[in-house]
Amino acid sequence: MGDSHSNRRDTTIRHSRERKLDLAARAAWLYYIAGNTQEAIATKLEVSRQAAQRLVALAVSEKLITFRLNHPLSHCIELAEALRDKFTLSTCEVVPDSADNLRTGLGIGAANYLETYLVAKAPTIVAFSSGRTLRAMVEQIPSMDQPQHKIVSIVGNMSHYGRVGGHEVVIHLCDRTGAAAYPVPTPVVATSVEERQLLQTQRSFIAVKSLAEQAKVTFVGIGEIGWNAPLHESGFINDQEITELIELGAIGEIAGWAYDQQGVLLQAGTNQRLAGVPLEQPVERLTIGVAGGLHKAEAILAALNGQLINGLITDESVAEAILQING
Amino acid sequence: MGDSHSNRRDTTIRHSRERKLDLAARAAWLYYIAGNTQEAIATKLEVSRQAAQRLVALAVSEKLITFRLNHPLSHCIELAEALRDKFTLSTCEVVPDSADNLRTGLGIGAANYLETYLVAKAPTIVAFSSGRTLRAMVEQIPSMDQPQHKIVSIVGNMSHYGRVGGHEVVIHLCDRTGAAAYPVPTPVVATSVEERQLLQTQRSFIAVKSLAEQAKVTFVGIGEIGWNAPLHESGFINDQEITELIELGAIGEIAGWAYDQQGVLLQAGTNQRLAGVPLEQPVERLTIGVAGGLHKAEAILAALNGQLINGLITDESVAEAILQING
DNA sequence: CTATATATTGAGCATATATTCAATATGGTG
DNA sequence: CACCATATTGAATATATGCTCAATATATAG
Repeated sequence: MGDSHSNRRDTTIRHSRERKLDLAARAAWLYYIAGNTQEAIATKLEVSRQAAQRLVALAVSEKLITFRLNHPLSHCIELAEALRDKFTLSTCEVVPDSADNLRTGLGIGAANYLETYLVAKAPTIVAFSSGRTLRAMVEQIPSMDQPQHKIVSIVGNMSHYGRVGGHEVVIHLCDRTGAAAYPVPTPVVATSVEERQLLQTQRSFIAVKSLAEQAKVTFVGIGEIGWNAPLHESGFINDQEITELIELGAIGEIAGWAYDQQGVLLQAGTNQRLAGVPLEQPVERLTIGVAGGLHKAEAILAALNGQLINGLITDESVAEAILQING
Repeated sequence: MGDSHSNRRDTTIRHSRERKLDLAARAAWLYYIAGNTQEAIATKLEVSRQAAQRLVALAVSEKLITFRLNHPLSHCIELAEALRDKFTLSTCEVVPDSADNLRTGLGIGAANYLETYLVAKAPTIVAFSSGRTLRAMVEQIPSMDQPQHKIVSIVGNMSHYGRVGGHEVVIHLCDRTGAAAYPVPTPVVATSVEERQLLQTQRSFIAVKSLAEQAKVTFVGIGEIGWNAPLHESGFINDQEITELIELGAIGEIAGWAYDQQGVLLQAGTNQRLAGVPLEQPVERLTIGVAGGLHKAEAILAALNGQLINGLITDESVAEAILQING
């Protein structure tokens, strides 16, 4: 790169890619909207049948074409309303279960909701924790050009060893939207209380924290606590730390902050060394938990009871479980 | 019907249908959004594979699930912009060609546009002429409940013999939307100038005309004039009348009103006996022509030149043809 | 309640779509 | 320009979807 031809070459690549996406969009249009078979599309676009198939698949994976359900799934709506009432949530959405692909469905539901913020013209700050579910959500956001927004992380994205987690959310979302990224430039957990102090007085951290506090909405994942639970598995905390948290009665975590069965944030364990933006309890800003899967039901319920979140996007089975436990 | 059990039976039917649509929506969700195979859906919903297939198909045909293209088809956009500039149109949309199913693509494009009016909360009056293309558009509108709107026809819907045309638009649209229907209670063409006078002083006609004049937007089809052209084929005008129109130099018609190559409304022929709401020339209210297919290109171009329409939804090949002819 | 019309079902089969893989083309690099 | 790495192609094949039809269930009328 950097040689005298790179510009022209880049341009060619861009054009070639654009032509391809254009073709893909056309193929998808013909397939989903005009109802052609892929064979017919192949003829019209003068490509082979396989190529037509690939174009359609590309259009779907690039989200050039999207699917929208125009029908209220009565059961999901009922559950969402029941949850909204019981926990006085600002917003609640329940998506149908999908055994496998646990996160895809949730991701789409959450992405739809998130999109309403991202399409706005007015500059908007949106904050995120991290995790696989939020990552799945981001993957469902179509490409757009909205550089006026700011995407802020409320949680560090490095493990003890400086490795960046594989489920980074903020960067990917900014890729898709063209918005400005504000990751938290610290590890998730500091090695000591003192280190945390130090990290939190860094200029850059204070700037991000201040942005996060102005966020119009914050999306957080919810993790259960236990061996091989998300937080542990991704290497953000180690065996000893997870043991300590379990002994302290931790049942779930949001952005790394562990809480007990009542949803009360622990004052001990890794919570003393977490380097991210602190949570409010009870939460005042619009904070939406995105999580599903029955194994997380207890953690989600506790987060609701402890008022760590005031919005929820979850799946049918969790919604049912929570309403059953809670009467 | 009318016996003492009919209410309960109706209710049962309605519930059964709702349950079915709910299932269908769920199946479509699993299929298009969660990416399940129909086999997997069958297992989850506990129906046979074929039943799952039928549910998915039902959801598509009932428009419980819709497809949206998120990518600008550059060629279509260019054409639309060129047309908008050349004829100073308020709105112009160009949809990709689709050899067969000429009207489906157009219908979807037009329906998307129309939907933006229909989803509004504020009571809105929307006017329509008739014809197959507009009918195709209406078929693409998903069911909704928007009783605050008024749907007005600007054209009678009866042939000389009292038969109601098969491409009635207003009634079907009201079915879909729950809006109030205002059809024009006259034949398309009166048998004499005197009869037309009479019809046009009817209270009900005057009321509809007044509504049409307040419409926020009017959608009109565009017909070419000739043997077996739409107007003729549907029996609204007879062999003798079509011959006369051809001799008078008629090249196209909108809502029955014939015009010549320059787009100037004829002062003779059936135009003297048309019983519908008159057109303005040049048009002041937002009036969108919806028509495609190369055989209509000349009629569409004339309508544009004569300023009978100030919006256009057409297909790629017509757009190209018009721009070519017109320089 | 029975007869008849109508709708719904699933098996079997035809068609359409997706994947794999070896061959070939394409772009980037020294 | 020659080289390598990577992407793209189409044939073959595996899988998934859609359709037809005969059997069966369900609704309506008498």
